[in-house]
Amino acid sequence: MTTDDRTADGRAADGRAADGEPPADAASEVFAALADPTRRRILDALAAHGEATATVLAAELPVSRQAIVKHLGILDRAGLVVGHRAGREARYRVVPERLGITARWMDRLAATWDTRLAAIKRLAEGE
Amino acid sequence: MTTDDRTADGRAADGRAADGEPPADAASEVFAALADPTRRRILDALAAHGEATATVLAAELPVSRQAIVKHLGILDRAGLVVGHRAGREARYRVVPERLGITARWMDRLAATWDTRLAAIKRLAEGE
DNA sequence: GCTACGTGCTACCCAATGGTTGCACGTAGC
DNA sequence: GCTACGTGCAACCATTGGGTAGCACGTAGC
Repeated sequence: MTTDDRTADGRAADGRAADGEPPADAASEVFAALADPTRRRILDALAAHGEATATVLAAELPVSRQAIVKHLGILDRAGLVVGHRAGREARYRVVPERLGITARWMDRLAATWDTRLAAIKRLAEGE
Repeated sequence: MTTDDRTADGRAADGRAADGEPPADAASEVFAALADPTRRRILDALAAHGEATATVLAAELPVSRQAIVKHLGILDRAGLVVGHRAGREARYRVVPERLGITARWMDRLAATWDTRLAAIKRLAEGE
C-alpha cells in the first residue's frame, strides 16, 4: 500500500529527493535498466534515430506509448538517456557515457576476480 | 579430487566465441543477475573466499541459506559462478570470463552510440 | 477561438521476483 | 547403526515491475 505519494517529481536536473531510502547506487540502476529486452530495444531505436519521442518509439515497438514513457523514465534515472522538450514534443536521446563507465567498472571487477582466483590457486597448489 | 563436474546445467559449452558478441539474451541474464545488490554482495564474498558454500555465505550475509541458493542458481544460469560438489558440500566460485565479455560488449555499444550521435550532429549542423 | 495532436498522470491487472519457513534426504563422523 | 550437519525441494507471502486503458492538460495549427 501507501501508493507512492511522491508526485512523480517534476524535477529536471537533480534526481530523487531522498526520503529515507538508501541511495541504491548507480550500478544497480544501470543494470536493472539494461536487464529488460524492451528497454534495450528502445535504446537501440533511440541510437538509430538520434532523437525520438515516446510516440514515435511506440509506433515501431510492440508496446504502448505509456509503456515507452515508463521505460524512458527508468532509462533516464539510470543516466542512459536524456530528454528535452521541443515545442509540445518530448524528445529523448541516448547518453553513451554512463554505459562506458559501467563497462569499464565491470572489466576492472573481472580483472580483480581473475587476480584473486589466480592467487588462491597458487596457494592451493604450489604454496 | 572430487570433481563432480556439475557445471551450469549442460549449457556451458555452447561454443561462444571467446571475445565475440554474446547473443544478447545471455546479456539479459547477466544484467538481471548484476542488478540485485544481494547478488553482487554474494559475488563479492565469493571472490573473497575463492570458494564457498551457500551455508557459509548465508552466515555472513543478512539473508537465509535458501535465498542464497536461489541467488546462486540465478548467477549460475548467468554464467557468473560455477558450482561443484565436494563430499556433501556444494561449493561455488566466481567465473570472470562472462563478466569481462559483457563489459567489452557494453563498451563497444557505447562507442557505437557515440559514433552515431557524432554523425547525426554533423548532419544537423554542417549539412 | 476552436480543433487536433501529443503528452502527463492515475488507476488497475497480472506475472515475476526476493524472501521466508518447513521438511525430507544424503553424506560424514562417531 | 545412530546422530548431526548440509543440501535440495516445495509451499507460501509481499513487493516490484512491465503492461494496459482512460482522462486531463497544454501546445500547435487553422
